[in-house]
Amino acid sequence: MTDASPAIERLRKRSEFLACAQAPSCAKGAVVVQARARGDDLPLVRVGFTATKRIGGAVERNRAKRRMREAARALLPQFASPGVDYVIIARGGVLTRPWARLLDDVKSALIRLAADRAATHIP
RNA sequence: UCAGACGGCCGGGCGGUCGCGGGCCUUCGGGCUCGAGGAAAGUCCGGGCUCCACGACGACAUGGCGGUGGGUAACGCCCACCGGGGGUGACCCCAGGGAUAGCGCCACAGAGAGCAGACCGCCUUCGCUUCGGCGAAGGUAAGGGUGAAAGGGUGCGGUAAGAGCGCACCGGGCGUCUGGUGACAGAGGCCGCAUGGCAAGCCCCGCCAGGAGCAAGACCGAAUAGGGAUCCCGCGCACUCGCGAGCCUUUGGGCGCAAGAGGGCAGGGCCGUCGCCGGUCCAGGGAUCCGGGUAGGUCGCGAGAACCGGUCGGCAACGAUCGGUCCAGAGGAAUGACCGUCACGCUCUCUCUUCGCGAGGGGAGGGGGCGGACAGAACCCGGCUUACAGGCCGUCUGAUCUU
Repeated sequence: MTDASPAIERLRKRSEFLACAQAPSCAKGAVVVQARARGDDLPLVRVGFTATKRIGGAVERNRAKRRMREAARALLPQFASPGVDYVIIARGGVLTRPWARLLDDVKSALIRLAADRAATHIP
């Protein structure tokens, strides 16, 4: 979007996903978002997606990940914090939720997580 | 035209706008190119490949398979044929080896269920009789009844009544001949026929299987901790313990190098800005190299039992041969969304036309709305099984109509 927006990479390793599983999370609508401050100095934003077998077969899971990827592509440059790893997890309604509502879910979860992180840092 | 049998195929097309994964190029802006299925699925069989084990052999156990002949790398798959069963038919179905190697089982009913058996009956003789029959002895297995199954079936003869008791046909058993590679089939002969079913209960026979799996396996290999080798620096003092090469000896014992342990002093490192001083750590410190190996990375990883077309052989499965094509490969895992249009299905509505007295039905055209399944490669092939909106093609069968 702008020059200031951080570079975005994908999470690929199981260990990185497990590390994020311990981090603070926020459930909104059809998704759960986990955010973990890596603690290094890189301004990088990384993101991973999880759709378990509860969502459905391979076709449904791929579709769920596609929708979440597209949402991340649209929202992360604006709402993600540098130096943080995100994992977005699909919940039940992710396939049927209207696109605008799904965007809303992810956006409000990102904002909420950033606010919480700022609150714990200040004191 | 209707009903049905079998086989094969498609799984929306085109254009545009945003996107996704691999490869190549790049002036780092981007560009070019390729990118899921018939089942990619279930992971049920068979292989390739890899490692482990191993005498390359045999036996046993366990598991699987089971008509015959072919096909194949192989199969539990496929093709053709045989036998049995079903259907008017096209066709469909069958774990379809062995029951005189042995063991076991055959419930209920029934008189009797594996060895034969006599309930109701039938017949003869004798006795009794109220002349309806009853009882006893014997002969029968035709009829009734039970059952999934009653130890050949039907008919004629025969008989007191019956019975393969006799005969004919059918069925069965045992040789013979003929046809076939074979499973089997056919012909004719002999035997009156004596001894059923379940092997999907155990079992016997024949055949096939060493085990694990791409998280196989091969290579590279950080940080940290730890192992080994070499070199350099340091390894000082006294005490105590300790061990005992050795020495002394009056044989009781005594002295005790070096290695080791303990704390102390000295020493060194670090911290408090240097020193003094204090704290803390160390008995070693440093350098180089080697090996194992974790995270991670690379390979394995796609030109093959490949696909398309032709010719030849074969009833076929399939094989041989010629020509052409290159066709996903990554990991937390890529193909989608939207718009337009065309084709398709359902539905609503309008117009025209046709059949009908009518309700309504058929056909053509215009407009609107809705819909498009099952499902996503994860080392790769050959099968099987299961799921699937809608649609297409071919061959054949049985009805019916027309000529």
